[in-house]
Amino acid sequence: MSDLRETRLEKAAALQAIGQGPYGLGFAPSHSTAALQQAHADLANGAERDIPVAVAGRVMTRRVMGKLAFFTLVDESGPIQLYLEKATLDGAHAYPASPDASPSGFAQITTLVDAGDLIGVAGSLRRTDRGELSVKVTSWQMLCKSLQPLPDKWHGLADVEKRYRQRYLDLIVSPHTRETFRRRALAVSAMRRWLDQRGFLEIETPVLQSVPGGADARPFETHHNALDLPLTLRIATELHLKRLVVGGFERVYELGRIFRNEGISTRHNPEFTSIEIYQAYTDYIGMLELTEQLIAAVCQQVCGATRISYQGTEIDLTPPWRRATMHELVQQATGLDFTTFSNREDAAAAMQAKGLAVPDLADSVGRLLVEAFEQTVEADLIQPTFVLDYPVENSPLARAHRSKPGLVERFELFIAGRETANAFSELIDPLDQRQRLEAQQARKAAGDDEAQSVDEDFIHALEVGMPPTGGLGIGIDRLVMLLTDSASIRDVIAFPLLRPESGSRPEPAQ
RNA sequence: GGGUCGUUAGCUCAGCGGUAGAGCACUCGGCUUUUAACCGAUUGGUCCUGAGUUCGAAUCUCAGACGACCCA
Repeated sequence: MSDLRETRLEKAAALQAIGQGPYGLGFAPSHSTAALQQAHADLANGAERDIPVAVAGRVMTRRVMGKLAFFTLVDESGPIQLYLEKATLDGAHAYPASPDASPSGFAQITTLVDAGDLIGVAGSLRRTDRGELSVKVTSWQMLCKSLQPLPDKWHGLADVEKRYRQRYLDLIVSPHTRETFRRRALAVSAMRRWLDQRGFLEIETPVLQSVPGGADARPFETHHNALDLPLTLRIATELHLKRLVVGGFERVYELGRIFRNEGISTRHNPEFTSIEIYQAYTDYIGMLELTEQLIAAVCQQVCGATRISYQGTEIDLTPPWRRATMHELVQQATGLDFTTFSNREDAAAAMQAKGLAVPDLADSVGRLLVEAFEQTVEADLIQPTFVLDYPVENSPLARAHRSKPGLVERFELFIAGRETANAFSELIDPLDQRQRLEAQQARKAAGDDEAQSVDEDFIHALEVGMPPTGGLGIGIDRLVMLLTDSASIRDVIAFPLLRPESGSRPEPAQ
């Protein structure tokens, strides 16, 4: 409604007329609202405490009754009530004297301040008869006049689309949303602190790459004008972090944004955040122990416990976590022992006999094992479970298993039915690595557009020599979903990708 | 990619073939202990878009846009 905006613009002009503009330059609060609530918890109902306080924030609700009014002011720490008394405000000269200032200070604050405005107030403290700690205001200052209405004060912002498109409104009216992003920040900083304390260095690697690598995924394509060079956005940080290990950094990580040109769902956003961690002279079991300790420590810091509730289910992240091989889990779920299949046809027939789908792209026993796992096991791994020892076909960057032919030293961590982490003993044999990537390239040529490419410089780095190394990747968004009890990845990404609203969409390029 | 559901006032929603509705917000009046304040009055609409059926469409049909959820 533009009437409302017009009205507020008129109030902005009125503010100008009485000697202060609608946009303040700054304000020095003496306390956060939460600090006041805490420090004066002992103040009795109906009592006053004559100490000077100043607070700033957004006016969320207004209740005006004749010569007395109550506003609720909210700053980042929370709410406090403003106690606005005509007798007090009209005696206190809230504004520079103005010859034609007909409205009183009380009339000004009650007519020129709307819900949604940012104001600063000064005064003393009073707990009302009903027990609400309040700032008894003696002067006030407009800091920002809001021209838009707030969402419904009782129902809030229920339209999920609007919550994502106008996250600022969601944050203003939804304490739960604020808490989610506060916890996300806490989780990320706790994770960095944990690693930094153990001698890991965070080193940033390129987002723009000419050979995308390190994962099975389709990249976003872009172009560098000056070099006239086609580039892709990174789909993983793996290959560059390994180059750093070759260079002598024995403990490195990078926590940052990854881009994959894939569909959108409650578990996928095209840009998401991962952390990859590499440690020289250890293997995937070393990384498994690191994963348990790291995630449990982060959970403890963010949630205050390692037993948490996720979407109504209790999840216990207290180490140690269950470990099982993929073969064991598939056998438990289906009765099929994939170690007994010597060719794809036998495995496919056995799967079909159990009613499982057999996709054409799964062209080997190992790939069918992974299919069977995804179809029958994955969704039921609610408590944290390390799934160990993957087939070599699906893991071109992982080292061959030391004792199990056809497998690699790799685990994935599942929590709440979702893949949350992935780790290997890294493949450091350059000749083996070349063969594996060339096999991937062949798949790509055959039509698998998620297959990986050969990165010659990466292979060259391996020829220079990389120490035996354990590597780990954790999906930060999915971990934060768990720690904030969020059902959708969009609830933990401040500004998730959405289609532009119709009308603002550019014409498709020719 | 397939299916289901949704889109009506700034916000939250009702209306489901016969003049476009409610609560909150806004505006005006009243009110010195409220906290979803209250009482009274007023204001506010591309019923997502387009086509069709009909004497008549927010309502029925078809197509499209956007979103949510489920499945692949």
